[in-house]
Parts: sequence; C-alpha cells; structure tokens
Amino acid sequence: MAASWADEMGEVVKPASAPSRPTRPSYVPPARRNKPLSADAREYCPLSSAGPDFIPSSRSHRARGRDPNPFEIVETFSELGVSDGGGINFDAYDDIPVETSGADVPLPVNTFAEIDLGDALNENIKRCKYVKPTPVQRYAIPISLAGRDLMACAQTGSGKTAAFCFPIISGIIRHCGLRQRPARKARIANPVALILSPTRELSSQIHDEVKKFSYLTGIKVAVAYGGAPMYQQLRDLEKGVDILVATPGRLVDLIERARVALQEIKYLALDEADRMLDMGFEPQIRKIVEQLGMPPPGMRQTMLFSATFPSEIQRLASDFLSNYIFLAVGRVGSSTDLISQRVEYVRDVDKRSHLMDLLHAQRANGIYSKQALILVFVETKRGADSLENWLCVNGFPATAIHGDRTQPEREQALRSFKSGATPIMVATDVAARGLDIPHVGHVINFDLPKDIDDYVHRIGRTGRAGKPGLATAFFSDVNQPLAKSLSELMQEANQEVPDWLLSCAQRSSYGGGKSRRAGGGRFGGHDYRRSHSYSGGSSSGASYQPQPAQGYSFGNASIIATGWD
DNA sequence: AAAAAAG
Repeated sequence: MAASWADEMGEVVKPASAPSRPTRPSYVPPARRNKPLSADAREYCPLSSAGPDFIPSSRSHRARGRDPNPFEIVETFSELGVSDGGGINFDAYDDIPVETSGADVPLPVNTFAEIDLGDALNENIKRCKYVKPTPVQRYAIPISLAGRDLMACAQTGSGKTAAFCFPIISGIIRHCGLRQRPARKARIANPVALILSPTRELSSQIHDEVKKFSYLTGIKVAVAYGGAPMYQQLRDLEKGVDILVATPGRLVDLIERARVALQEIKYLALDEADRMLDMGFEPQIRKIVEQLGMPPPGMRQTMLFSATFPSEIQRLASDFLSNYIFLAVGRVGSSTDLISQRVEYVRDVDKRSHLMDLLHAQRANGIYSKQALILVFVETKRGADSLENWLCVNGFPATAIHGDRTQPEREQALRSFKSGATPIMVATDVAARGLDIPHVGHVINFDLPKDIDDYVHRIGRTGRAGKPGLATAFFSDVNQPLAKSLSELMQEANQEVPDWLLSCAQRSSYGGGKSRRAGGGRFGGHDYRRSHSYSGGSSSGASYQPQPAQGYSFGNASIIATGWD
C-alpha cells in the first residue's frame, strides 16, 4: 500500500518534473523515407514465421532502416507491477445489448481469426496482446471490411479506435497496394485515409495506436495538429502518408498551403463524431469533407464513432454517409456497471473543502493504490488554473490541462499525470473525450457539465478496458437542469440515485433539461432513421429501408477487454 | 455560458 501517492501527502510536494519518455520516434533514416508500399504486405512482415512473441528491437530495425518499434515504448507505472497486457477482467457482463440497422448488415464475428485482416495486421494484434475482439469490434470490423459506411455508438473504453483502424489498415494493404507512390519526396501529401479527432492530445494518442497497428506493414502514418511547430509535421508529410491523423484546424491550414490533398481519400473516420459535428466544429468538418476535394460519399468509406450520438447530430452526419449501417453496442453512453457513480450535493462555496475531504478519504482507504490517478473536471480554464494552484498550495501533487495552456504545457501535464508524478489532474473538457489514461481510478466532476453526454464522456476516463472505476459528482444549485437526465442515466446504469436528486429531477421535469434520447431505453443510441422514417434523404440519395427481421438484432456478447477508444 | 480548433 506504500505505493499510494497519498501516503506521502502530508509532506510539501514540489511539482515533480515528470520523467520524459520517448513518445515518438523522431528520426527515420534516409533508406526508409521513400520506401514504396508493396502490394503484398508479407514483404514487410518477415516475422510471420517467427513466434508472435518475438519482437525485434527497434535498434536493430533502425540499423536496417525499418520502422522503429512502437511496442518498445515503456509504459508508465511499471514500478507498481501492474501488468496491463490484455487487461482481461470482465465478469460483469453477460448480455450486451446490440442494435444494428440499415440494409444487409454483415454478421458479427467472435474471433480475430475469423476475419481475414492479413498476416501483418494479425501479428500486430498479437503484439498488442489483444486476445478477442470487443463487442464493438465484433460488429464494426465485418461491417467496415464489407466496405459499408458506418455510424457506431459504443461505450467509452470499449475499443473503438481499433474498430475503425483495423479495417482501414487491412483495406490499404489489400486494395491500395497498386497505387502509384511518388518515388521522391512529394510536396503534397496524398493520404488514402484520414482520421479526425477533436483534440490534439487525442489525435496524438490515435497516431500512436495506428503506428502500433501498422508496424511492419509498410503503411506510412502521420499526425497533424495545432500548437506544435509546423516543420516537423511537414517533414513527416513529405515522406509520404497513407494514414493521416489530424485535428481540423491544422489540417485545413495544411490543405490551404497545398501540403496535403484529399483527392485520394478512400477512408474517412471521425472519432468522437458527435463532438466533431456540434456547433463549434461542424463548419470546419463540413469544409474538410465537402469543399476541399475529398471524394463524395459512395466514392469513399466513412466511419463515425462515438459513445454518444444525439439524433440531431445523426441527421447532420448522414450528409457524409452513403447507405450506412447504424450500430449501437452496450448500454447508455459509457455507464458500464464498472463505473460506480456517486452524486453529492455540494454548495459551490463548499466544493474545495469537500474535495479535500474526498482526497484525504482516498488516502485513508488505501484503495486504488494501483488505480491511484484522480481526474478532476471543472467548467472553465480559469477555474482549472485556480484549483490546480489551490491544490498545490495545500500540498496536493496536482497539474492542470486546458486550452489556454501552450501545447508543450498540455503535453507535459498529461505526461506528468500518466506517470503518477502528479497523480491529480485538473482539466476542462479538453480532456473529457477519448483520452486513454491507464490507472485513472477516480473521476471527480467538481463542476458538472451542462450536457449529460459530456458527463458520459468525462466519467468514461475511468473504468476502461475492464477495470473498475469511481465517478463522483458535486451537484450544486446551478446543476438543477441536469437532474433529470443525470438520474435517468444513473438508473439505467444500475446506480443508486439519492432521494434528493430524484425529487430534484421531479421538480424540474417539466422545465428545461435535456431528457435522455428519444426512444430512451437501454441503448447508448438509436438510429434516428427509425424515428424519422422518411426525413433523412441525404445528398447521396440513399434512403433507409426498414428491415426489422434481419436488420435488428440483440447480441449476446461477452466482453473481453482489449483495445480502447 | 463554456470549451475546442489556426496563429
């Protein structure tokens, strides 16, 4: 138990400088730079005869001008002896509700072996120690491999990234090998796959994942996001890019500078797709997808993933899709039974002292010594700075991340949090979505969000890949409008709802407050086409054809933890 | 009302 940071909390803790670990190889030898993509991936997978456990050192590969080995990156927290490995730890679920709709839905698979992803990718799946596909992967991968557009709704931490990456990588190996590759540095990068995400850190994380999945396949992966110097990203782009991971702002910039072109895009994936299409982002996304040369729906394959998918956003999204399949896996949003949700009534003026009580209690209990990280969400950037400062002054090892910090500061904060150097991180919604931070045992909503979907994503930073997690919310008077949707969400997740919250929800039921999705019920989302039968005509002209018999199914999926979103 | 993303 001595491993808990809290054991040392009485002492004055100076902000520890986190041990920096290499996150990204920076140098690629000249011999590697313009290597053309082979039609046959096996050429790049000389290990297929070696055992799955054999991983060559990056040193020897660098020496031979190969990909640096992304599997060698030493994860943090190794001193605690936590073996993440496959992270298989699911007993809680027997029935995962699954909804699919759309025409001719391909059948799900039960194992990776059933799917013909190709030798190179299969080896990387083994290297990642993924044993079985997660429920969303079981359904989404066959759908994508069949070439279908997809709108997928699956719990946080359930393996969405791999679900859209595997078909892309497999498809590029299979179908794009004959593509003429530039023999020399090309000024304009022409990726065949584009993966967009709403924050820089999430794009960076996806980039790291994609590199693992495409190791030794010959596929070139690059990342582009703002806040970082342009030159390194440009250098990477000049080497040729098959899969580009990006945030919208920097991507538009690169396109307008004629350093990236979208004419050859065959695969488009939007992670956190509902966020990408909300008010703030939608114009940019529409520009990228519709006005900058990308092939139209039908000429490309489009995949949208999120844990939440309000039907207004689904309607917007259908513009980007052609004859798509809707997939919903798991219960409402994130709330797996793995996350224990608590709500406490706390007046705004009492929040800080209440937080301190909570932090002290966590020390006293000695629980979560291996799930020691605490993520505290606040509403504003200023609030994040001020709470971080207050925590530090009071001897708590805290850091903070928000959009007014410089990108190096943001990345440093995340590293320092992940490593456990500062096991408390105060964050705005910049950290609410998609980030996979192992060992987050406790998410505290110091300020609750206005939108219940944001709550779902925030608490989804814990309870990932089969690990349990705790989520505590400080509910104050200003959160009245959230009472109804919050209590409904908690009930659907089999959580105990305090009486005061129920009556609060009762009182505000006729007023504002976004109720849970139309159709309600047990699913994280419903195909909006079901409730708006004929209003969904999109530019592609594809219309929804109800096919209840084959189009709608309940799966009996046993979760085995593997990759995450 | 706020957050994010371009600089």
